[in-house]
Amino acid sequence: MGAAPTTERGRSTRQRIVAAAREVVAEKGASAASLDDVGARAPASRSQLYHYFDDKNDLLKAVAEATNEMVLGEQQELFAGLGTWEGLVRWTDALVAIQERHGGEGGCPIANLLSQVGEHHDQIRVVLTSGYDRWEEHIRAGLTAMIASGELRPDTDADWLATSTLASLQGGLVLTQARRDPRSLRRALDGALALVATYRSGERLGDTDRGRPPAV
Amino acid sequence: MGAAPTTERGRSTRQRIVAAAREVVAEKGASAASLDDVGARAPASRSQLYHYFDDKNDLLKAVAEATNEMVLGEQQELFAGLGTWEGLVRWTDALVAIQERHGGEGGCPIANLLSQVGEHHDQIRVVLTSGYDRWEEHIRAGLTAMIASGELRPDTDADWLATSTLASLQGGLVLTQARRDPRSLRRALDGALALVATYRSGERLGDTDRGRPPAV
DNA sequence: GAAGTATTGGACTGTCAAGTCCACTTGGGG
DNA sequence: CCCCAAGTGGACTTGACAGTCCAATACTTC
Repeated sequence: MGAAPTTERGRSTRQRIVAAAREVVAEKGASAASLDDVGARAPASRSQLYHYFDDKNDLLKAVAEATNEMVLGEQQELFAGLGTWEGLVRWTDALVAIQERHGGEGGCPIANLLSQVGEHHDQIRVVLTSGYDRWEEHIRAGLTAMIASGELRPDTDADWLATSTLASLQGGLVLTQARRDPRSLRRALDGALALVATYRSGERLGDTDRGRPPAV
Repeated sequence: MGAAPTTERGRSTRQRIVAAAREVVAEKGASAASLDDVGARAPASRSQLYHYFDDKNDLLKAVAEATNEMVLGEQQELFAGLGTWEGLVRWTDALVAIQERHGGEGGCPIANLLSQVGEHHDQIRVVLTSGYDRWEEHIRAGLTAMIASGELRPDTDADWLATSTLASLQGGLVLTQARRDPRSLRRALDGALALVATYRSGERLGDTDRGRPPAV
């Protein structure tokens, strides 16, 4: 950890650096992102970087934290609706829509950081893991609410479904990133929805409304 | 593409280089893997590397191909059994067992390459995508066989379930890689199994044997 | 307005890795 | 035995990047 900024000005400089670093890392990958790139984009000089961060890894750790906030932040409103089936479907639609806007490029920024730096830097891995934990917890909370409201049967295992749903999402993003085709994510999330649907109260196999037919 | 080897000796040198490169890349990541590392491990000298490959990216493309073969190769026998429910369960057990052996480290080598280089090098991305396509096709073929044998209902959408299952696997690997805990993969694959199970002939919701209870 | 602290600028250095070059060896065919 | 192409060895060049250093400037506090 570099020096914590004590003034407003320092805080804003530090924040500018992290934001710039997050962008550069997202665009070029963590290894290819040079401190010169970051400094040019912030803008900030070399000594500013080393004033606020010990070294590149320290900066990447801050980037990991910022990435968590960004990814979870852009779903904040959607998370609030996860307590109903319609909200769950809306959430999946929004995730697919995001990928469609990007042409299937990019994948999940958290997963990318994990592959690029998390695997070899435990501190950063732990940060990214906490992002996944929070993500999963939002899903679990939604499912739990649906159980409480009677929308899902009482024997539903919310922990299991939450992990499984997040995994479908992440895997769908990986396939979409590889294929540049958001339909892989759509199918993956339809799978997750269909599994949750088997726990809807009053549902019977064969007449289950899975919310949508498999899109492709 | 560098020179294709014409002699037996040349072929074995080239092959040694690719194998060494695949290992080094798996251990240190694609960017951190230097040609010196690869040369030292092969062993092969600098000019041999540039004799057989145009540049580092060309070598990484060969690494991507070798990685596909390795990942799919180690599942070859298991793929053959995917035409039955028991074979499907065995396959998931084997995948979890592999992760347990590695302590949850590493994730999927194909996904790692995708994040590290595929996102910015289209040729390599296409190679990795073909790996995923083959993987998915093996699953699809197994499901199709189960439909043909009557084990799954005729209205089962094998394409959808195959994509969804591969996504659960990939996402489970991502979460396992982050958490260093193979239980995330177990849960994800149990989700995939449970979804397939809803299409087993004669099954009714509520008395469905999903093959296993959610493990954790 | 002076002293002290936080913040900033940018030149400089050492290291390391990609890619080049050329001389050398090996091995099979005439 | 000689020739020639395939294969091999490793020193060298070039460039980029992380990290250092020190002086300059902006605030803050009294």
